[in-house]
Amino acid sequence: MSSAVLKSPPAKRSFREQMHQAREDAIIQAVNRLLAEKGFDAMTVDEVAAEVGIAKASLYKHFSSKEDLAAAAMVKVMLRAVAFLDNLDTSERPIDLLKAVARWTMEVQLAGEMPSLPSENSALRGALMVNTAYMDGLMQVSDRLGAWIEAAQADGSLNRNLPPIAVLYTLYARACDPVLGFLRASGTHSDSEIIDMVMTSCFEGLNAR
Amino acid sequence: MSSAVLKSPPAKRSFREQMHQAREDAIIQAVNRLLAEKGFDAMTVDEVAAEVGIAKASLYKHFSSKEDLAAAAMVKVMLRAVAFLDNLDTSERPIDLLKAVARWTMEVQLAGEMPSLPSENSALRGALMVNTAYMDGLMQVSDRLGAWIEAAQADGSLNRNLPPIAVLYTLYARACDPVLGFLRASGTHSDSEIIDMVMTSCFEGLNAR
DNA sequence: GTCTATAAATGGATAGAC
DNA sequence: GTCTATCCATTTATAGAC
Repeated sequence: MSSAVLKSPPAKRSFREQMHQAREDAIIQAVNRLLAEKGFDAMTVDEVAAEVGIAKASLYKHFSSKEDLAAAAMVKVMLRAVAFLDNLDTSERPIDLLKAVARWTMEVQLAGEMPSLPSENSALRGALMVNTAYMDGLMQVSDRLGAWIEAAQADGSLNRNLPPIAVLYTLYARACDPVLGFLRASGTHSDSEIIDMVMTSCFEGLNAR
Repeated sequence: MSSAVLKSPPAKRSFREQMHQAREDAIIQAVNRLLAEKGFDAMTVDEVAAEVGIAKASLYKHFSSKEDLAAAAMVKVMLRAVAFLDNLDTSERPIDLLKAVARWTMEVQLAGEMPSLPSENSALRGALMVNTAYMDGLMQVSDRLGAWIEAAQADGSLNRNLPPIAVLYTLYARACDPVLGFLRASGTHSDSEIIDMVMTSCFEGLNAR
């Protein structure tokens, strides 16, 4: 059990694992796209296999169920979110950090890379709840956003009429805001204009100032 | 073809039609609830039949497909929305009318009576697009909200930094805002508090004032 | 128009050869 | 680990008796 006697793994093993990882990344990318496009219920495992270009049975060697497949995609975006937070310049004002997060969230959604969860009580919800990687990421993100929310309310830049949890959920909801899709379908604005508009309605509010 | 020669229908016929209508109302109510609870893809026709208490084949005598079933439910809520608009006191300020609509929308959702559409490109979308009752209702609602939005921007009570269409879609999005469900799941607030909070974030915005 | 029974197709998951 | 072939449950939809 002493790690001192363990040699580093031979190159061949590492290479194989890299291939394995690359394959799984390709799978997850396909899942992510389909999950964003049609949601968990409408997505079929056959579609995923077809998009990746492998047999369905091969998929099941990597992931043991459809829920597992979707959960892996959710974990991936959650890790992307954590990485995004890590790269933020925390010397900025908390309110600006929160705005950056909201904007990033919407950019990911417009890029078709934000998997959409099923409406409420689904098998996927349960799979995510017991997925430690997902829950860890979620709690990490929530903790950091929560701290910025409290700081921004303390310095007077964030609306104090809202409890922090309502602000947190409002920011999370930008990840699946249908207004982005509606506006894009209307065809009258560019993606960056769309994001600006939703940012305005989210932070300025509908009331005049 | 002259209507003058047509007698009014016998009472028996009217009674039968009433029964027929009542049955269809029960069906639609069940569809509405299931659609709100699990969405179109996860809802099965078997469930609907079971909830209504009739055989599945009987369902198909009333509605020719699952899409038809869902479309009928969507039409029903659209008509409810039109009726709600009809009963508003239009002597109130436009901004207050818009707020009343937003609040009503969220109340319906929290009551579990707001059917949730599938994410994007579904068979249901197509069925709705060619459903004249639905499209008529949608346009009627949009026209009236649009007029109030322009009036509210003109009188300076509604944010002028947003194009009317963005405001309209933002109001529509309250019908499926996941924040309501998140907050309810957190269990820390009553339904009316939840609605007040989302109203605040929607109209006041996240920025402090 | 309601029922039972069933067709027809789909989708999640696995067996077993290589 | 990848494939082909298949199992089995579910689901949409219909047939046909009453």
